Amino acid sequence: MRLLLVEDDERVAAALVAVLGRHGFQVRHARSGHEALDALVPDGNEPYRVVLLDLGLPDRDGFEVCSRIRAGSGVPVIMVTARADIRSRIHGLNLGADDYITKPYDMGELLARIHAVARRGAAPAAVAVPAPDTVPQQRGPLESRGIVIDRERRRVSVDGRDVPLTRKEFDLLALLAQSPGVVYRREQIFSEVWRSGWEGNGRTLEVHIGSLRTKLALPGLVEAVRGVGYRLIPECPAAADTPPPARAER
Amino acid sequence: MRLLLVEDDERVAAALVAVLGRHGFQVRHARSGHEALDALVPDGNEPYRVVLLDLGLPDRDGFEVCSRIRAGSGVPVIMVTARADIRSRIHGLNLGADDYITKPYDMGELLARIHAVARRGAAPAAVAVPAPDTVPQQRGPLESRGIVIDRERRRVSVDGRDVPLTRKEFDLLALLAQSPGVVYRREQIFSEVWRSGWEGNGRTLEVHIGSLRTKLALPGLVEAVRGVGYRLIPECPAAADTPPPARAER
DNA sequence: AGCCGATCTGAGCGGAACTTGAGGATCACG
DNA sequence: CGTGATCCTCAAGTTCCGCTCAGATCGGCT
Repeated sequence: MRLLLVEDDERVAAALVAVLGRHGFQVRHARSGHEALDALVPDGNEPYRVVLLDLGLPDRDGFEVCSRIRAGSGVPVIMVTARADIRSRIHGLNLGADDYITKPYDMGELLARIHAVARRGAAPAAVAVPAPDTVPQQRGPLESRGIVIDRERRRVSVDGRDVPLTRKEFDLLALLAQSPGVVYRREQIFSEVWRSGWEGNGRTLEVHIGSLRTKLALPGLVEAVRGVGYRLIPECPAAADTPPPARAER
Repeated sequence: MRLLLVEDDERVAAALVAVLGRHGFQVRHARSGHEALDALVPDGNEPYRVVLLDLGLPDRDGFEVCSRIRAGSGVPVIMVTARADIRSRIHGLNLGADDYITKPYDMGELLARIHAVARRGAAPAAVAVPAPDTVPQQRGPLESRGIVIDRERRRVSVDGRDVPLTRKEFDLLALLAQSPGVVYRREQIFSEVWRSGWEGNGRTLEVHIGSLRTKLALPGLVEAVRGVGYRLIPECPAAADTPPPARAER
């Protein structure tokens, strides 16, 4: 059974490869998110049954790697990370990860969880992963049609014009901008932007969405999806075809 | 989405039912392992998408309940328990559980994990089949004869042409497209697309089917099965028997 | 403490989505 | 070929949901 291990720490990786190898896994070790996405491009070899993804990657955000994997493939993903906070857990799982384990973990449990997701993940390998370069954008600062979102500085600019946002407004925008076009359900938004398990009683979400729209001065950027949630309109509103997942060819 | 909650503590169960209900789940509460196994016998109703299994049951060992469930069904199981020791975790996962969460847990994380295993879960029609490796629900966009259904983006395109759908229309199409060729009974459609058991009084379903056909501009794609329900015509209209997924029983 | 911005709540409005009902078309079956 | 049941379409209601505004509450800062 082939595994893809995404981990930048050589020592940790070597230990894992050894243990997993003894348990009958054939492990490919990727040292960066870029390498991982490369490795997932179908190449005629046996596809990976599970991806072990460390969040503390050097070149790009581990969450981003996860959502990119998800954009093009149904391969099961287990996040293995030192980040134990609830926010990160929920975020990772909502991004499409199948499991989330925090370091330090028990090796036996990791093995059991790998087997658990592998059982489920007999996913047909018909879905192709887009070449990593075909989906540009979204590196350090998120950028989409003139809007630049700097997560570290928590600043947003539209066409070079700086737009001051409050905390909630920024978190909201950053969440939606993570995957433009994807519809985020209300409950999901609440669990990621607000403290988890909290359900908005009143018109809280609408108000923040409203002020976000006003400040950005881009009506139509944030679109409401009735009865479900909200989403960001991606690059071209009209010809929004053939976006992320490359058409699967047999 | 129907859940089966197996929990003997009434207070805990009541709280969970309330919260899960507010998040759009239809929860059946079983107070014992025996009751849980009874509830899982296929009865023509919509099958359970996920089972939340407490290990601290009175009548029999929770582990045994889990393996019995596994023996007869591929329904995803999440163990929710106070037993945090490694031994139990590994045992539970190896018995076929899809996830294992220890009390006290964060409600947001529980919800995220429920969604995670439900995403992965077997197609509803396949639940009655004893085979452990049931057909997994397809992950990426569903595609069938030029129709692409992107569940994440809630968008549908026909031959590249984007078709805006309302909530009910989209849910309806997504349900039928889950297993092209399989006939979905009216009651089943109602319980899946409309929350809670509610029988459509008027011509509600027909109207939505109608507008769906109109918008897709593909008459004949959605076929009415007199006295039963509706289905999607699979790839080749001729050999409409033995489609890819599991066969509907009865 | 007092100020000020950020966040939350409630009411009202408008429009989209949903439901209902009636009449016509179609199908299964005798 | 007739008949009843079922399904489809059209055109109303009716409900639901998101938007906005205004006021209340919270929380950080001086």
